[in-house]
Amino acid sequence: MARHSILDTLNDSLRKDTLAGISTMRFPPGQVLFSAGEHCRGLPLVLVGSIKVQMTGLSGHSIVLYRMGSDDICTLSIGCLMTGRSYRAEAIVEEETEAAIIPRGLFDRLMDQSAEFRLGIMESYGRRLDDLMLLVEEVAFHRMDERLEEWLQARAAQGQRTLTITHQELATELGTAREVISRLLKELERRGQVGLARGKIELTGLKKRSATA
Amino acid sequence: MARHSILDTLNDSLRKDTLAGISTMRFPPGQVLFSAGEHCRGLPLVLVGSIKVQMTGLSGHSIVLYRMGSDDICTLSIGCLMTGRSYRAEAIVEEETEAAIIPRGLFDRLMDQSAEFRLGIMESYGRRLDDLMLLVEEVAFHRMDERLEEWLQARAAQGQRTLTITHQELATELGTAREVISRLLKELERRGQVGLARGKIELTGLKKRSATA
DNA sequence: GACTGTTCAGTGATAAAGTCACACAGAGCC
DNA sequence: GGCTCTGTGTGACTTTATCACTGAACAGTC
Repeated sequence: MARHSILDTLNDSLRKDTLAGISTMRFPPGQVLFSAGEHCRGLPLVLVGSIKVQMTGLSGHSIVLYRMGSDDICTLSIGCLMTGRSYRAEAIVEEETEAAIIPRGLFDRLMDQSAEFRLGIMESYGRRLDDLMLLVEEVAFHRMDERLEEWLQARAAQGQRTLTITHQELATELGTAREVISRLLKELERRGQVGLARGKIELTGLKKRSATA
Repeated sequence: MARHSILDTLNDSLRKDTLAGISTMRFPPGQVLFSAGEHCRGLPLVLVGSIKVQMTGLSGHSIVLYRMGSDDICTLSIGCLMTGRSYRAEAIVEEETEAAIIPRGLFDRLMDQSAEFRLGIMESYGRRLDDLMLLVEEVAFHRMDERLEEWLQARAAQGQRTLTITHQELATELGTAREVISRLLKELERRGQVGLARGKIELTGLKKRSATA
């Protein structure tokens, strides 16, 4: 059954109706939840899993905008749902994901009848806006080597020792070209901070970035 | 009296209460509406005018994220209002602006009682999210010379012949360094597309960017 | 096993953009 | 005039992006 914190805020009657009105679905890694140009069929709630949202520009390059994780709400869908415009980005499942879709009518009813639901939606929207603002700043002003190391460190902090990712995918994460990632990784390897193999990066000794070297 | 399209969607009773609950204010160019770290006191509705929203990163650099114009809603404030977090960006009045602030309690009541108000809020939020996504793509992948020319062309399209702006301000618009703007402008001047003077840029013959030169 | 096609990674050459340092010009004020 | 501030121009250098290409690793087929 659907477990999502925003559903816990509903009163018994609304929750009952909501649980009856949604169906949970499972998506395997690699599955495309929606892609650019498609129209929105409802508001997805991520129950468990991980989904990356990325867009491809006119230039043909892609960049990952943000991720949705367990207990998240796909805020991007709200705008599409309300205005009827199509998605501008695409969502790709990374880890096996379980999600529920709240159809338009039910969404309207929940927004109408539950102040707590509205609060949850607004909070989640505020977070996303913040994420994007930080991303803009990061892309515009931060050096690539720092961003790469931070990204790798974030994975290391999650306890991951070996990443299964290609240089191209990593370039899309950070919004740059594959060659740039290849060169920077090579440099990290020379310093003994990572180990490289085809499609794999082993996190050995990432340092807290001393004053450049 | 406050004129804003989202107020037109309200029924007579709600509109009456709303107009009684808000006060319109005037802000001169240069005035800071809010800055990073401040807390939100209510939802601003822009009646007429123009306000730029920009943020300053850790690096000390600033970039303009988007603008609010006549009949706009400050979506950024909603997130701050609902979560109680402080602003991460700052808003600076560009053209003389008239705005009304909807206080928290009234905002909650409008969200509760008017489906049309909710729709207006959600639409405006969706637009902002789209704006930011496009900005990320632009900053990450577009060439600076193209972005500068597009920016100037947009002003020219509005009928402006002479811009009063410094290179530093223009750099903040596009999220780059002043020197880069200075050099690109100099190049445009050499090609006869703009005229330069201290604090001024005259738009003479901007072209639709032929295949580079 | 060898042969073939595909994906991934490495790298040199070059162009664009960002950084640092500093000279100088214009505007306002005394 | 001289002094100060702010804005602009530019050289030198680093970092990043782009282009072009090589070769390694892997999967499938015979």
